[in-house]
Amino acid sequence: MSDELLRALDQAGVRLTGPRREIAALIAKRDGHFTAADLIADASKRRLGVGRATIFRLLDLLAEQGLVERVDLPDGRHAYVPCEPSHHHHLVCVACGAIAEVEDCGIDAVTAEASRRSGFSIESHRLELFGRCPNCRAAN
Amino acid sequence: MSDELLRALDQAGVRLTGPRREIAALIAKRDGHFTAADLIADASKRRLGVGRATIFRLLDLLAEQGLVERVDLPDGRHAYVPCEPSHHHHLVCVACGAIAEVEDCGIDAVTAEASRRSGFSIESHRLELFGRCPNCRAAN
DNA sequence: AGGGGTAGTGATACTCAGTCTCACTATGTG
DNA sequence: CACATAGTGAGACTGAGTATCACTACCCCT
Repeated sequence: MSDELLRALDQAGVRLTGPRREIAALIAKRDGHFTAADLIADASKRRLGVGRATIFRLLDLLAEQGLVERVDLPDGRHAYVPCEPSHHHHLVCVACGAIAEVEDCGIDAVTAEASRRSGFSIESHRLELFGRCPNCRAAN
Repeated sequence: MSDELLRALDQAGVRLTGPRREIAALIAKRDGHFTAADLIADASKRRLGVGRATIFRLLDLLAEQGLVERVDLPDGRHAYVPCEPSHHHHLVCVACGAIAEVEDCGIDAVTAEASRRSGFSIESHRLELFGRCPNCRAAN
């Protein structure tokens, strides 16, 4: 639901404007990942008078709050996924675009090992997993 | 050395042209990651008459051969790193841009665990680690 | 409840990475 | 050494994202 996004925005101390409510509703209505272009298309299809810039601005804002995360698809395109604001990683279905979140599954051990071998101190990481969701596996 | 890149290109059955030799030399001369824009700037600085398109084409080609890999920096920019054509991951120094490669360090266990929890079948993954290299740690 | 400072907005122009096209060139095979 | 064809440079094009700026509407304060 978009209520959740709106509540979080309110919490963040920004204004709850009309355009933001509309875009939040569009995001809530999608499941799986979407691109900025998808939202722009949605908005123009429904004749909401919402500008491109506003959509990018809201995505930035949501990303800052951790409510949405940028994901780089295997083909290099950028997409966004709505998500919980805790640290986690995403599983992306390459067939239908569905998203699952996974909490830590032992990645810390991996970073520790990499750090030990290389001498780097590791500050952050990015892990994205691509595969097929249960539905698409069954469908195939 | 650029010889290595050229040899690999030869192996791949493509022509060893003048522009390719020049771009390979530019890549070899850099250490750490670089962007397409960096190479384009290098090329134009030296007045090599090498077109933008040719640089992108060679990068694609090298990426196909696994001699270079696309990395997404934390700020969302795309960069390339020269590397061995085996599966591995990159450590990127956020201070100086140095790159280290790490072979499998237990990531398979992580993907297996994620797969078990989510029901996804996992086909590929992308792991990038960001931190500080030993030199930059010492320098700070 | 209503006024006003200011965050937010839409239009539009712009930038920048990357792609496409096409006439031309140079590679390396036979 | 000729020639088929892979490769090339120039430049037009695309599409994502950013910058600017005058205008709007949110919501805080009283």
